[in-house]
Amino acid sequence: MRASADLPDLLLAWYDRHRRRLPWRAEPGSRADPYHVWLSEIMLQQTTVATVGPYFRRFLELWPTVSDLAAADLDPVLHAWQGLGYYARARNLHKCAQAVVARHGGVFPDTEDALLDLPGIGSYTAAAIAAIAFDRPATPVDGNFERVFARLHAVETPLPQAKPMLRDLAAQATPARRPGDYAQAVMDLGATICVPRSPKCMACPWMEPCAARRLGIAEQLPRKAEKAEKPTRYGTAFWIVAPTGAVLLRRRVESGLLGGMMEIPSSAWAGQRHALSAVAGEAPVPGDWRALPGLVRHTFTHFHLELTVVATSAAARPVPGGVWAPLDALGDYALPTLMKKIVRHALAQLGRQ
DNA sequence: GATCCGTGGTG
DNA sequence: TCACCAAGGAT
Repeated sequence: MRASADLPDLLLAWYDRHRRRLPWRAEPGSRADPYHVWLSEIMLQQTTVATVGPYFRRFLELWPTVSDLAAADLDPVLHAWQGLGYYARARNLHKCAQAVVARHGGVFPDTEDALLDLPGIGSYTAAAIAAIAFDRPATPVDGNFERVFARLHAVETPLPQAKPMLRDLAAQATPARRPGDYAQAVMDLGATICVPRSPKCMACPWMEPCAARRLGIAEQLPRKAEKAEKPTRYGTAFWIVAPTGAVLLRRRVESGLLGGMMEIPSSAWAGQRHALSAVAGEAPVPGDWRALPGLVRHTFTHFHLELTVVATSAAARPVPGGVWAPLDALGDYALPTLMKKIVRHALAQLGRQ
């Protein structure tokens, strides 16, 4: 009979041979910098390793320590975060750095409870930092953990209902020895072997004890509750260019979608299309609008968006809440991907005329 | 608990 | 093409 105590050892032996080298990961035997661990964990929330790499390195260049980050203005932080998405993470990152300096003298706390009190750090991230940076026996249950343990124990209850059960199963399995390596090992396993589609069971160190593998249902787990269909919203973006070659931008409100980021002004995003004549009044300046051919499409977490772009020229007079940005300096502004798509579309359509 | 919050890769 | 997915948190 195989005792459950064998599970961590099997996995750690595999990890010692297959561990991935990642920019934020310490060399075997040495402990990672808590600042690096925290920064990477925030960036990795719902974001792939490949995407995070360049951002992580850039942030360390700009702000080598948590104190440097705390002393920075929010604007450059949002600018460096542009394209990563979930922009509340960047605002909380900045707040958290300031809290670490103010409350903890610039040194990250080493317990889950203290970490959990910091902005942007939830149950997963608190456990991940405690385990990886401080080698505490914490269990950071992310999507990898849920998938691996749903299969290991053949849990057929769909997510998110199964979350508490999976959390318990994972917590019970966490070893006292090398808990940090163990946590990273489960994540590596989920990222490279126990993947969502076509899991590579023949290469898995947990193939023998895996119940789903035995039952032949590994690929079907974890089951998930059906998601609501995404609605489509429609709007009109206003491309306003001054004779100086400057474009009118606006800063979005702090909270909510793309909070705090810059935008190309647009009408409200409504559930149905509206004619230009119906939305022209929502433009920040009056204009002799020209509709550009084509559409800009973008999909957010919970809705699709289709924007028409209309263009006009206008004198570069001050506009309440507006910023005139030189076309050749748009890179200096924190523009989320949707806004970059609008810029690209407008320049392409106007350039061909 | 349900909803909101981005983006790029993938099969 | 498009639904799914990725080291989740805040409200």
